[in-house]
Amino acid sequence: MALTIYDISKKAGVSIATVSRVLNGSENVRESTREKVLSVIEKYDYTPNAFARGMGLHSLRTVGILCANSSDQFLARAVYYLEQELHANGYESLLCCTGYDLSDRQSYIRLILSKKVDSLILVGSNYVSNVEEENAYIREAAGQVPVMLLNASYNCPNVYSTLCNDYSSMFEATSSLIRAGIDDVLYLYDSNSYSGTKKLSGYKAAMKSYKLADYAPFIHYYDGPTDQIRTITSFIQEIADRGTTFHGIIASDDNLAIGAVKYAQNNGLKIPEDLAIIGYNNSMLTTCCTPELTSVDNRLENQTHQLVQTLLGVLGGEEMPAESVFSGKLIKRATTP
Amino acid sequence: MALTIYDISKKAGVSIATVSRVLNGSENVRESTREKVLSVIEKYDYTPNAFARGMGLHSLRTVGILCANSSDQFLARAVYYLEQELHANGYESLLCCTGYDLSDRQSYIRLILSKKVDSLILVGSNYVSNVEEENAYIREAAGQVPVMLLNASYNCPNVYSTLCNDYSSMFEATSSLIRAGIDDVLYLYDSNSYSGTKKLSGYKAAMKSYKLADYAPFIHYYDGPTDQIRTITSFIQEIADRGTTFHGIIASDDNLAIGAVKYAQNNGLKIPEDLAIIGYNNSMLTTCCTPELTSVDNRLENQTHQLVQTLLGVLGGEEMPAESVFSGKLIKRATTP
DNA sequence: TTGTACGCGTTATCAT
DNA sequence: ATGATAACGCGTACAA
Repeated sequence: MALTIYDISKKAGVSIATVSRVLNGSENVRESTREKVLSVIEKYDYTPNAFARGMGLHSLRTVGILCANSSDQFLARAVYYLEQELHANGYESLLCCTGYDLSDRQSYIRLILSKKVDSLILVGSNYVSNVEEENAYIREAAGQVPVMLLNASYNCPNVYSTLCNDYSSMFEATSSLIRAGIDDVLYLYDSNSYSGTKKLSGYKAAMKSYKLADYAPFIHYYDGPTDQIRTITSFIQEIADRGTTFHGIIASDDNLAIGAVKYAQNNGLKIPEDLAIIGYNNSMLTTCCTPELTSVDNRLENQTHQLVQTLLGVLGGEEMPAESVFSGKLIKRATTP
Repeated sequence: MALTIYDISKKAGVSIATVSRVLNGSENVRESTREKVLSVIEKYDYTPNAFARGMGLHSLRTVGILCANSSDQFLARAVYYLEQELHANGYESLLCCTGYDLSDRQSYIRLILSKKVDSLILVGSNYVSNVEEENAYIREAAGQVPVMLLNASYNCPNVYSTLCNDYSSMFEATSSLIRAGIDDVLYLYDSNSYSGTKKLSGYKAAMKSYKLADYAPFIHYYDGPTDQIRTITSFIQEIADRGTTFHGIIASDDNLAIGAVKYAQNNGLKIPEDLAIIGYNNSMLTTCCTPELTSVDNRLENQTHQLVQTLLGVLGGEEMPAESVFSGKLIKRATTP
């Protein structure tokens, strides 16, 4: 059986209160007794029982990180950065891969809240829906602990949003193609999430601002598996086969853009002369294909850092901004002129 | 303040013991009282306090998943599968990205053990070293909870290994190239971990078995960042520039193999005619490059499933196999003849 | 089948 | 500065 605070107090010849003070770095301990207690702790390699401690402090310094699928490139990176930031600040991470189903998510959250996490971090804009009722679970969770949103925004007490300005980024990306003389730009997307909607609006706005209001036939929603490039490629092939002509493709995601690169190669199209392509997320995939993919960097590392700082502030009782917005940046590589 | 078991017991007109029995599914409760208690629990949406429960049960049904970097393709997938399996069996996952430094790992493990996880899962063969003293921390951890190794093997009480037969896989991969008439096969690797060593042995054995004992100049260790394809490409370029000729490349990792594809393209080499390439892990990257990469599938999903089954058995007090070995499989794509 | 009483290992609030 | 002692909320012998 592991030692308790009582054992230590006896061996050190003090009361458990004193041991507890030493443990928690209280000022009110004479230096000599502190040293004595510490030496005993050291000697017996004593560690306080986490559960008992949790009972006292109402916290185990743990936060729940929720994401749909942690093997997705973007989400995986986000989870990694978050875990690092949290650990550096003394918090551990309970990882939950909730998938996309609403009821699964709800039960997951209920479970995780019952484990007394100090906060919930929802990674990915798919956690906030356009349908307001579907966001009820966020409000509910926010009633118990601060809820942090990464890459999404939701206005509600005790929820804090950190995101990239996807609207502007897409506006800029689209405009850059149009300015280069490409006005038949296909828009490919695979999510109607918060940020998915923003991106699409950015594309539309850019088209409109260049008097290309007839963009409807260019917009295509892909709802297949995003990690199967081949399926994506045939999806694009079908669009072309149905008669749509295009000399540019903007994708809401690097995976989709890789599919576009493959499509061009299959059809003997030169990149970027015959077909220019822009992806999103600036993931590692951008440098795996040939030619390398131009993509929007959404400052993930900055976002995760900011999110954790905000969280620490909130947990510390400070007043923190409900929304932190970063600007994306177009990283030019070889798939654009 | 949240309700306690006392509140529920009062409202239901029973003792806390009965509530506890209902909560934990004891048989010894009259059906009518069970229903009464359940209805009260339902009505007030009562959830037992996790900390108090942990104290009683000495467990919060949580396991620690350790990996060097959860944004790595391979590790990310492993973590994802593990989390899913564990959750399906009522366990939550504490994620720890420990990096590669030994002392960091040790302190991480100490911390996580103090949080009373039920088990530790070490993901990736880099957790077991060739230097025996460096594995002391595993033995130590195994003294407290069962330690599960994914993709590595270590013989020690209370540690259970699940892995792929990397030796055979590499032997087979190398042999397939030699049989295709390519006997100058470069071997690229980036890790001296347990499985890294096995892979290299497999390559050497295959070369030897075909009387190609002079393989030393073909073996190259890359110690740069594995997620920067360009650095990998120049690494290979240097090898070629220094005068080594080769018509095949086998890499211990898909990332390295992608670098090889890029190298071929930079030098106008035809794949697979001028240069055949085989990667390892059968990750998503294999279908992102052109031509698509031949790679070894190490049955990750089978491994993670088996690992969790073993863990459940161990926690249930059953006798379980200390080592479970799967066979890898060469997935032929377009970078090999 | 049900209830009582105690133990679990802390933190926190009082005194001293 | 230090020590008793009361929570904290649950599980579980043991008793009834």
